[in-house]
Amino acid sequence: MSEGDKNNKQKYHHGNLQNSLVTAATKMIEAEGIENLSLRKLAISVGVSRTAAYHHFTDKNDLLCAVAAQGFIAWKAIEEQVFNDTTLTNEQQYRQFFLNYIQFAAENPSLYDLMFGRTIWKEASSTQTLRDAAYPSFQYQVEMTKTWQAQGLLPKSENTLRLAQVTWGTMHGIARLLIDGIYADSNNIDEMCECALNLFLAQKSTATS
Amino acid sequence: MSEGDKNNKQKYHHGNLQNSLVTAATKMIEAEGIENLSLRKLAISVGVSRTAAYHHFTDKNDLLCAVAAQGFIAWKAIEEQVFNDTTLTNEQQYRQFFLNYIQFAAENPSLYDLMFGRTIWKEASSTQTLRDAAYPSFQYQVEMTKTWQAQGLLPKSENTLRLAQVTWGTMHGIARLLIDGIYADSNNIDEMCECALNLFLAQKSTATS
DNA sequence: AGCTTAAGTTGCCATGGTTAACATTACCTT
DNA sequence: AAGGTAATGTTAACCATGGCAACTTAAGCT
Repeated sequence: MSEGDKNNKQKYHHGNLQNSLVTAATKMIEAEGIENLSLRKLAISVGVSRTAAYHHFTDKNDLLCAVAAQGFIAWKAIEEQVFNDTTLTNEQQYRQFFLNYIQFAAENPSLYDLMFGRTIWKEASSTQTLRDAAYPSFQYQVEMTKTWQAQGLLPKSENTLRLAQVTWGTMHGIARLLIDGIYADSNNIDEMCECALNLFLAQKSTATS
Repeated sequence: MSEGDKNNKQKYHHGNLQNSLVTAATKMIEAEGIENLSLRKLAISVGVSRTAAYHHFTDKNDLLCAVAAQGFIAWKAIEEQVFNDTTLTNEQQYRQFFLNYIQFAAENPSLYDLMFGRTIWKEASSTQTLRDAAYPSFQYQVEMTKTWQAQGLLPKSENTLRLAQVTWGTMHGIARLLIDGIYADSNNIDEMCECALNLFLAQKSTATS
């Protein structure tokens, strides 16, 4: 074969299968939903045979965990961007964080579903890699809650961990209602967030006492 | 065959397959999770052949919807029990409702997952039967929110629908975190609920102005 | 009794996850 | 450069599952 063929001809070794699979899987999941992702279709879309993926992931769950881990990394970048923005007041920062969270979920529903859904978390099926990527986010949430309490945005009287669970629960709940199309739709994201923030931030006056 | 055989011998016609399937499916789902429910295993457990179910349900989704619908009926009974209990004050009633909701989810995690998860709600895959069973609950939530606002338990200033979405979102979020085992576990249900209720009900003073 | 139809049954097919055995190539050692 | 090894891909095959078709049984009405 001629040298020029190298560009057209498929190499026997893909070269970057692992990453390609994660990327392609992310797209496919966002396009067709988690439950419609099949390793076979995925393999074909990447131009590789059915079982090639098994040389990079122990099984489907492992791949899904990798996709989710990638999602957490992306989410963390957004998170940090808000907290490094010094032009915002404390309250603006909190509001922005809340809005970003819901927006992230609304814009990447299937990815969010994967990241925070039972598919990969139930029955200890989460990978170590995933946990390493995800736990810092949880941790962050608690730390920030402590800060917000100190700033008087959230009630100081509440146990920090519980408060973090509840406030995150609210974001998570709203996100899920949106994603699952239950009882809420994306037309009202802003209003819903505003309402939730009003509930939480109204504590300010009594909390700083 | 003798008359007595009727008790031992399998009848060709099951007699009450539809209900049996829903009941068995509910149990199997609670035992092994939604994703592990297979129509074949289910059929065997009921003592019927693989495809018998198709004479009662158009497909698997249809069966799942029936199970979920049953769940909504069960939940409604609990709901009404609280609201008919006249010995409770308004606030006690609200607290009880909140606690019951989380408890229902914690005690029937898989059923809750099915009822409020994307499996049956995404892509308009919900059955009419299911919608008929479920919508009243959503409706109820809105009506009760209006009442709670009128009673001064929740801020009157907020749009009722948004408030209902947010408060339900919080319950839903907490339930999901518990069920999916993310960041929260069942040891702290009471404390989490208490924290959430404190956030919501603290509005009282400003709301009644 | 006989017809119709609901309710069950077995056979069959496609999809999809996963393992096993084989093929190819990258890469390291000598 | 030659040769060996491990990594990476490939095909074949297995098994579980959802679902359709064609056939069977029996319940129920006329």
